[in-house]
Amino acid sequence: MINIKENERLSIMNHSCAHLLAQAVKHLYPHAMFWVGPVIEEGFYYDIDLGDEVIKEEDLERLEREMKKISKDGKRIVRHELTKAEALEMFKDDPYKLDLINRMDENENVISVYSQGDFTDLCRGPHVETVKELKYFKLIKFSGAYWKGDSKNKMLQRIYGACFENEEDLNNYMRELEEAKERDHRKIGSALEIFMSHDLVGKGMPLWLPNGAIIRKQLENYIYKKEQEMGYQHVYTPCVGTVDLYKTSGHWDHYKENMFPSMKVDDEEFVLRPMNCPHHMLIYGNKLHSYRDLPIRIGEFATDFRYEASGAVKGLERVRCMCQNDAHLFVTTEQIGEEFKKVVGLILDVYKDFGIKNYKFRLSLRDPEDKEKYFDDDEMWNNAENTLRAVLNDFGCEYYEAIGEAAFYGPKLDVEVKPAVGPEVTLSTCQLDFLLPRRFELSYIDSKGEKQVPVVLHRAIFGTFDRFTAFIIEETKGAFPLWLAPTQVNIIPVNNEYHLEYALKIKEELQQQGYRVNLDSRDEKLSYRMREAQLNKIPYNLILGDKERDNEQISYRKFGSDQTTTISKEDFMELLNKVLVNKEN
RNA sequence: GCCGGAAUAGCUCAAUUGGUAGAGCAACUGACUUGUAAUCAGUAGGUUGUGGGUUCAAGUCCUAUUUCCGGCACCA
Repeated sequence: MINIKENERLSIMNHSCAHLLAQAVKHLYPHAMFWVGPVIEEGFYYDIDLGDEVIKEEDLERLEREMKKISKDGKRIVRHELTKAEALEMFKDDPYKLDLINRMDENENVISVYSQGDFTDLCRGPHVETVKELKYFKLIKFSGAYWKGDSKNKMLQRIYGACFENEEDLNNYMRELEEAKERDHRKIGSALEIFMSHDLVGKGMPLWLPNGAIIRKQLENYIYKKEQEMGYQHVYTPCVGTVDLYKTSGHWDHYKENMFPSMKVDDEEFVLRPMNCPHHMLIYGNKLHSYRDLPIRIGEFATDFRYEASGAVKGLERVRCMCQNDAHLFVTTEQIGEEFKKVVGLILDVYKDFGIKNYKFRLSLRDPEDKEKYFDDDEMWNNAENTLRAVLNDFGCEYYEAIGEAAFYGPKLDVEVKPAVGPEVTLSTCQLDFLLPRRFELSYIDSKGEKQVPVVLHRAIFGTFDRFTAFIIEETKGAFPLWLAPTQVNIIPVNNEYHLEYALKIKEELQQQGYRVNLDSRDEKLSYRMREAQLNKIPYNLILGDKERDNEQISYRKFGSDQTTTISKEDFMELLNKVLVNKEN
C-alpha cells in the first residue's frame, strides 16, 4: 500500500485537500473551528470543533460535493506572511489557532497563512497552486478525536480522506482498502473456524476452536524447541497471585487500572495476573545463585488477564485473556549486551522462518528530563541504552528511537507490525529491568563472594500467541504454510464405491507420518468437494481414482495452483516431508 | 473509557411512510455415483441481541443494557 506521507507530490496534494475539506466544512458549518489537518500515511485528516454538532455518514457526501464545487471554481491558493503579532490579531477569535501561534518557536519570525477564495488557514505549506488540482479525492471515515491527543481534553470531530493525482490511483487505493478488510484476521478467523467469541464468556475473551488450537500448538512447539536450544528453562505458574505479590512488584501502584478487580477468598485477596514477572522472580529467588549460573532464563507460556479498555479490544489482536510467550532472563550487568544480542538474534531468526518482512524495530528510551517517570540513575540508563544501540547496530538492524517511551524500570526494544486494519501493534518485545530484582531482593554471589543484584530482561518473541496468530492469519490470508495448516492434506476419492478403500489406506499412511488429514468421502461431485477444500485453503488436495489406485500413485493439487501432478506415493511422501521441514507452503 | 454506527435463521443479506418476518448458501432427508471452485428435489430452521416503554399494531419509534464495527485514548 502506498505511503502518501513519503511521497512529496502526494503529501502536498493531500495537505491542500485537507484545506479544501476545511473550507467545505466552513461553508456547511459556519461556526466550525479548526485544529490541525496533517498528512498521514493513508492520506490526511482534519480535526474540527463543531460545537455540539457531530459528523454523520451522510455529511461526508455533502462535504465531498461541496469540495468538488470549490475545486471546480478553481481559486488560486495564495500565501501571505505575517508577524506573530499580526497573526495573533488575525486569529484573535480562534482559540485553536491562538494556541498554535503561541506555541510556535520564538525564532520563527515569519508566520504564514494560505488563502483560497473565502477561506484562510494558518499553515506552513507548501500547497498546490490552485484548488483545481484537487480532483481525485475521497472522504473515507470520521470519528471523534481528543484535542492534542489527550483524553482529558475535549473531543473534536476528525474527518479522514485521501487525494490522488488521477482517478485510477484513487480507485486502486479504494480497492486496496477493501482488500485489507478481506485479510482481516477476524473475518478469516471466523470463516476458517480458528476462533470464536461469545457474549456469555465476555468481551476480549476469544475461544480457540480446534483449527486455531492446532496452529497455536505448532507455534508453542516451535518456540519451545528454539528456547530450549538456547538454554531456557520452562516453568508453569498459577494465573493468580495475592495482592501482596503485586504490591511487592510495584504493579499494584503502577498497573492496577489494567487489572481485573481483586477477589477475596477467606482472609486473602487475589488478583488474576496481568503479567508473569513476579512469579518468575520468586522462582529465581527459590535458591541461591552463583555468578557461574548466570544467565538464568526462565520461560513460560503463561496466561494473563488484563482489563483492557472496552474500546481497545479487537479479535485475537487485543484481548483481555492472553497467553504470553514469556521469559525472564537473569543476567549480570556485563552480560546485558550478550544476552540482548541473543534475543535480537532469536527475533530475526523467527521472523525469517515465518517470512515476516514488514516490521519496524523501535528502541524506547527514557526522557532524561522526566525525573518523575524514570528512576534516577543516569549511568545505568546511559550504559543500558548504549548497549542496546550497539547490539542493533551490530546486526545492521534499522530502528528508530522513541524518547520517553521506555518503561519506568528500563529501556526496551519493540518490534512493530501493521495489521490489515488499524494502527501498528507490538509483536515482539525485550525490556531491560533494573528495578524488579531489587524489589524482590534477588541476588547472586559474584566471584569475590559478594552479593550482587541481577538485571532482568523481560522478553516475548511471539509477544502473545493470540496476537501472533492474528498476525500470521493476515500475513498468509489464511493459506497457512504446511507445518501450520490445521488440515494439511485433503483426500477426495473420485468414487466412493471404487476408490474409498485406496483413499482410506493413503489417509492412514499419512496419519502414521503425523500429518493432519481429512478424507472427504461425501456423496458430492468432485468439483463440489474441491471447491470447499479451496475455500478452506487446505494446502494439499489429493484426487484418488482408478489411475492412482491401480498404480499406487497420488494426484495432488497444491493450494494456489490449478495444476494437478501425478506421482508415486513414495515421491509424494518425500515431497510433503521436504515442504514440512522447510516450513514452505 | 470517549465520539459515531450496527445487531434479523449457523453464514451472507431482504422486509414500502409502523400493518402476516423472507431468500441464497450451510444443515438434515432422498435421488444421482460423480476426474479438479456449487447435481436435483424435499424438510427443518426465528419471542428480530437482551430488558423496559409508546401504539389497535413494533424488526421498524423511544429508553436502558450487552456485544460487534470505525476511529480517539491506552497497549503485548
